[in-house]
Amino acid sequence: MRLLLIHSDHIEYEARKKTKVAEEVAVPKDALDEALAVFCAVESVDEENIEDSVRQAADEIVTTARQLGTTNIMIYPYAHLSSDLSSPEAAVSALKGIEEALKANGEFVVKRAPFGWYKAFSLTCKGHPLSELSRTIVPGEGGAAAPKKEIQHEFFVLTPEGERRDAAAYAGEKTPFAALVRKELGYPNPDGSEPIHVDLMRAKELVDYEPRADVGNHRWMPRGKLIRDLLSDYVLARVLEYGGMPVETPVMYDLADKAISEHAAKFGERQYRFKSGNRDMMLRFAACFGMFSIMHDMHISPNTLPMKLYELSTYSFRHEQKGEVIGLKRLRAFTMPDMHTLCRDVDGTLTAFEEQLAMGWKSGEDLETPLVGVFRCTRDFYDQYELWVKELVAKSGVPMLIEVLSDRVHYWIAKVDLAAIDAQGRPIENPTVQIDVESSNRFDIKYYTPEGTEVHPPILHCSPTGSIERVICAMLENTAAQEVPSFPTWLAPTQVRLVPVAERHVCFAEEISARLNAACIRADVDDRDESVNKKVREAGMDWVPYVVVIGDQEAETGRLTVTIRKLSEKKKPYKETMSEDELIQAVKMETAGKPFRQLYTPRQLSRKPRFI
RNA sequence: GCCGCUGUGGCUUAGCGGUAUAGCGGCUGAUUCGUAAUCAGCAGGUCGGGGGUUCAAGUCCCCCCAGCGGCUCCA
Repeated sequence: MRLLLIHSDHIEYEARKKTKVAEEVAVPKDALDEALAVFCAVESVDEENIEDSVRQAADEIVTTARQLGTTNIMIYPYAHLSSDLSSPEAAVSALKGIEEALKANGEFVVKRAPFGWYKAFSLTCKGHPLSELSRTIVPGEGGAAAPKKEIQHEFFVLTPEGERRDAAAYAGEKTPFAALVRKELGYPNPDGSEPIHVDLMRAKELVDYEPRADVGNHRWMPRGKLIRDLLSDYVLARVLEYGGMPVETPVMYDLADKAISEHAAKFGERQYRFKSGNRDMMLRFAACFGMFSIMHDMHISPNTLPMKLYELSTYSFRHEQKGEVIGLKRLRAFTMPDMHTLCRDVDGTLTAFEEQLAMGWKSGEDLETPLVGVFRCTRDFYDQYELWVKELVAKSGVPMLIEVLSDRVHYWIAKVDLAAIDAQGRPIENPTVQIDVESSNRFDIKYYTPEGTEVHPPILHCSPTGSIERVICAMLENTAAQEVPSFPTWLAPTQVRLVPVAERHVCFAEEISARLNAACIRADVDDRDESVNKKVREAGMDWVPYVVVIGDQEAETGRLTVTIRKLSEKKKPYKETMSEDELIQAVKMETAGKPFRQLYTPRQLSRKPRFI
């Protein structure tokens, strides 16, 4: 919305002729002295949230009027302030909204010139410094948010044994769960230091900030890209085992689509917006839209339910406030594994919820990022399904924080969030499962019962691991607690580093690395003209899980002395002598059942460029 | 977005009114080495960007950008 505010001695208008969009009920002629004239153009962007634009505009006008010490306000529709106007209906509703809001305030005399007429007007401007002001208003930005419905939150803890405990009783403990409870209950976190992963993500040549992009859009270097891809492979494997069907959908959507704009506006989250030609577009904040659109267009038989669609949402875009964006924890562009399950009925939904929560817990184990959980639902849901919730906690085998909301505010009626805890005791929310009771209606996703009744069933949203970036964040944060930090071997960018003692050993080392590579192990050779000491040191700094020095001894006997990082202590490397086959077996055992990809960096370290 | 702190070669950093310090890294040469830094030489900086104060500005002031902490927020 565009506003032009003019402090005038006198303003008067007279409606002369109707346009096609003229307001019928109107005051055809009027005038006001000592008035603030408010010329106003309602824009297409205002239609996303008319109420908010009206609120902001009214606030702005009240502030200005008070500053000027005037109590007379004339609202005057003036389309020429913008080249991107809203629909006439929206404009009239906004103008009336502003008029009512100002009248409701009680301190002003408010008049409004009619919309959609050719009008003659005359205006004098006082000409002092504040007498001419212009304002641009965008819904959802600036000012205090419109008052939300008062929601009561009740927190308590359920134990696997089914006991209900006071949440505050857990807050004092030194466990990861206690950290989650403190955060949810709003306790302050005294440790305000920089998260360790921010340094590590760059120092280990994984990810970096990209100053040429927007805030929170990162660049990935080969080692980080490899870890990302392996984690993506991991989620895909779990989803396929579970019966999910991978799809891929667009990253941008047209806001003129009612379902899209409703969904987007309802959650009021900051979005990336842009124009494509004359279409207002948004970047997706998850893969929901694309999959819902597929479901909408499908012929759905209840016999094929539950139906699970999966997409690795590369990327999901959320225009988070700048001050909230940090490292790998909170981004504006991130990669979210996103599965949607179209269920048949409530029973099917609850069953699938359990299965998917189990996937979330399992990912915590598989990825070595210990998780803690909070289950959230509405009061209605809890009253009806209390036994099921207790069973869910029992199956999880750990105490869970329960949050009961007095009313439904989002599209979900129940959800579970699993979180890792960072080195400062702050939760990193990751896997999630949610029961969505709105989207099948909004996107008209339906099936027919044998009796011919139309059913808009519940849809589960599930991210089995949470965002890939946050998984890496959690792993890096975990290393703070490790005496000898490392990645799980299946994710290590280099799994075996061969360190030739002298140049004459390089060839032998390369033969070994070739055989290891052929056995699907990421092995590289430090063929640089450096001392053994230095090469071993740098292998350590690269967190390489298996380091093998190759010299005359090895060439003669074929036996390898392997330094195993996992079994080493600080300044006390653990070494074991083994054959090449035994080394292969050791790595294979450790990485069994996990995805594999070849090295993303040159096998010869002398050929590897430095990124940082 | 708000409040606060920070911003010096690729990295880590010294300097805090008189046109810039070192180490690592890079390059070149020597060295061919047995489990966490071999030695020497060389190159590399519009001190985050813009404006201002001053004879003189990484150094003081203002604006902007970015990073971090806190707040707010987080489908």
